[in-house]
Amino acid sequence: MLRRAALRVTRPRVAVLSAVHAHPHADTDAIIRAVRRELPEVSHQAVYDALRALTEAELVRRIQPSGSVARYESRVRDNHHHVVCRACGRIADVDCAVGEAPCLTASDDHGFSIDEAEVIYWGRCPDCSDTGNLRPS
Amino acid sequence: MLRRAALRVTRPRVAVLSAVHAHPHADTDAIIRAVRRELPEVSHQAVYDALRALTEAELVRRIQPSGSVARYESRVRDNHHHVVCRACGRIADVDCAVGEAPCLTASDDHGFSIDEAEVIYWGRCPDCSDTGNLRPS
DNA sequence: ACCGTTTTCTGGAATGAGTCAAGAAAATGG
DNA sequence: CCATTTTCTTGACTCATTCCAGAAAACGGT
Repeated sequence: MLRRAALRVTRPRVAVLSAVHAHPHADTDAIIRAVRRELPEVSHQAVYDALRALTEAELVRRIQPSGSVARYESRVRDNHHHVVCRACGRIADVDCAVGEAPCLTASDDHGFSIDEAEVIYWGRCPDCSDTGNLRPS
Repeated sequence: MLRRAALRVTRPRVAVLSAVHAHPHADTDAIIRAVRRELPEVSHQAVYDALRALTEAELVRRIQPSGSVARYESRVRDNHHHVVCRACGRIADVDCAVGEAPCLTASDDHGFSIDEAEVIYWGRCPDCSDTGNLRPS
């Protein structure tokens, strides 16, 4: 994967890439901890650098719902969206509702050339609905 | 407005509310500077507190595109979305493309009870398209 | 208008995700 | 295996936002 993206293959990058595959929607700190289970000596900077390189190469996708730190996932180039729980922050994937790349149509684009439409659905996850957990809001 | 929302009416809150009305999509720092033009002595904490109170009362709306600090706007409860320029960060409003509250339908909601669909269109604004400005990405 | 209660504001310190920078280490191409 | 280029380590640093304690201001009732 890395080679195909013209990225040098290093231990930290391999470990970061598989950590993202293993833990979808994990934040940077969780990824650092996961990576260190295999490579105890990696610096946090190496992980930040790897995540940036992988994101720019579009091998991983970075998402950051309001009020959250950056999170990463391996599903990429497939135009999917996310549901986020207002109470516990849990994130789940949602396939685009209307087909191919439909949301890419704004009513008035103000002259912008748009290349992506990102959708975040906000609500409560089943657990927080059931338990009446109201935290954050 | 404040009274109708059951909020105490204080000078800082009034100033913050009108600053948000005067400068749509301004970040907290810009709001602090705008407020201090009228009330030079307000603490930044007062502005943060006011913005939170106003956001919770739904008198202003907080938005935070990935990689940006928090921004505030006064258009509220009208289900509109945003276009963000990848190069310069400029933000413009976009009315919802499909009518009433249509985007509120996810293909599979994973049992979440969804109350809002937030859409961010990413692209380049007219200026950055013309000048070839490629910064950030 | 005044008082007591409650909320908000001031001032300053603290937190924490993320970035910067310099030199050491590792990866690639020949 | 060597030279070149990129990446990693270490540690300092930035900056938005939050926390805290005491002072000040707003509201409800008399």
